[in-house]
Amino acid sequence: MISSYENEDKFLNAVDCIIFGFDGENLKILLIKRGFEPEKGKWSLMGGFLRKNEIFSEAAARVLNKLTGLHDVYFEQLFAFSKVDRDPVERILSVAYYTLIDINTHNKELIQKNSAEWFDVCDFPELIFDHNIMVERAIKRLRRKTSIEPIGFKLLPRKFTMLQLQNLYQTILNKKIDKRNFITKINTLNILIKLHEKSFESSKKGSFLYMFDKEEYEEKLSNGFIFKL
Amino acid sequence: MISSYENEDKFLNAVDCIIFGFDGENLKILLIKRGFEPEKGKWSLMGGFLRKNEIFSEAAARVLNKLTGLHDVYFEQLFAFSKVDRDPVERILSVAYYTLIDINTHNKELIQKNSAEWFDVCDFPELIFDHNIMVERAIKRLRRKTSIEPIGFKLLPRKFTMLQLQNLYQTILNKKIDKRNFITKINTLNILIKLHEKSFESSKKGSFLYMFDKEEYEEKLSNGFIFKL
DNA sequence: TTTTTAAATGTATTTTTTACACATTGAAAC
DNA sequence: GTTTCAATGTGTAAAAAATACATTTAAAAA
Repeated sequence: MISSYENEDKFLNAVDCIIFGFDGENLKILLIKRGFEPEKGKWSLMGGFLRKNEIFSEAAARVLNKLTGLHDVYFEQLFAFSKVDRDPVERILSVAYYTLIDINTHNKELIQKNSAEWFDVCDFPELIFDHNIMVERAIKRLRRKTSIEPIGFKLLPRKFTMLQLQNLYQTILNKKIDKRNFITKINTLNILIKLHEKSFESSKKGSFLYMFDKEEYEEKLSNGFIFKL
Repeated sequence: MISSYENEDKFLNAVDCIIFGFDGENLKILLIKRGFEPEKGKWSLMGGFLRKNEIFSEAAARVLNKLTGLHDVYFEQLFAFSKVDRDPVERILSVAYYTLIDINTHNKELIQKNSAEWFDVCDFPELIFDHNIMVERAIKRLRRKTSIEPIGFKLLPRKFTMLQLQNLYQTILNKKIDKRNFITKINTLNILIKLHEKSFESSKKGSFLYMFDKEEYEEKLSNGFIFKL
């Protein structure tokens, strides 16, 4: 079959990943030191070209896996960036994805091999191209999204304390939250399982561990439940 | 300068537009009957290929202008669609945009020339490719967006009645709203100008006309105001 | 002048959000 | 073994927001 589109322009297409992590205190992003031209040696997001038989989300997953070794990670399409001269060498259209990972589970050797490092979202270096804009946009989106969907848990270990959860929300939403009100609110949602286990990492007394109850959440969802934090 | 990217695949890139309008009763989308292969004669979204020196939003604006004659219309990027076989002829990556227009202001001749028609979002024909998915996604996004940003006004004439505004929100959010509560809520936001003019289109008594106070809204915004409806 | 039709208006109740402080636990220091 | 310390865990009252609900008003038509 002969294409009816043969006179149209074709473009390079790429994906870039904003990889979020949480160290218990601050929200972090994973950046790489570029090992190739252009802009070799500068900091950038992890990215890669779209391949012939791949959709954008697959490319993003591949790129993320290459850097962290992780599979089945939460990610969401952020925006398609298309400024004509965003890459100085040649025009590249880039679809940005942001992903949330448990900062403790990634493959540290791979990260080193890719000369990647975690940076605080409040204090990270100048990035190449339009990557700073991508990060800003991702932070805004994450902020909105975490308050209407329980995706924050993706940034925590499977078992976490209330304080960790509260710190996470405080960090992402960038505001102080009262401890008692936070716990009350979370408990009315009824989407956590309180374990009979304690974490003694931060106190002698120990604090109870919780898990996100995914099944219960999905059950509620299908009954019209609306997550709101 | 020699490109460092010469071994990478290149792709056709397009934009597709979900064009929303409001006829006072129902939310509408503008669809075209395709005049060319593939899928000639079937209904589809208005779209077009991305050109060499154009960014996606410019392509979307161009495409929209071609169909409606309108300039400076509100639109927002929705999602980049990339399924490998979404177009049966050749692979095309498509960035969908949704746009909000005042249904009364577009150029009706152009629309006819493009064999386009308005359809109710609750009852429109099967579309080509993945366009149905695009429309669904656009409706969801519009629903969320209208409740956190005052973009609904883009669908109304410059001067409108409270009832029109209420109908609009009822339609988009797909729920009944109590008239008194709605008015109270809107008035506490303080972003409307009540005119000394009445519309007599729907009653003998006439109902006051209002305008969206864009400057006031932006002033409020910069002071931390959060629109919420 | 009476009728008709849609517009305009306020209050009480419930729900949600916010503000706020002290007793408990268990290890470590004395 | 008594005291000290640092973090956990817990409840209530006030304020704000959301909801439910019915009558009067204006103007044209009969």
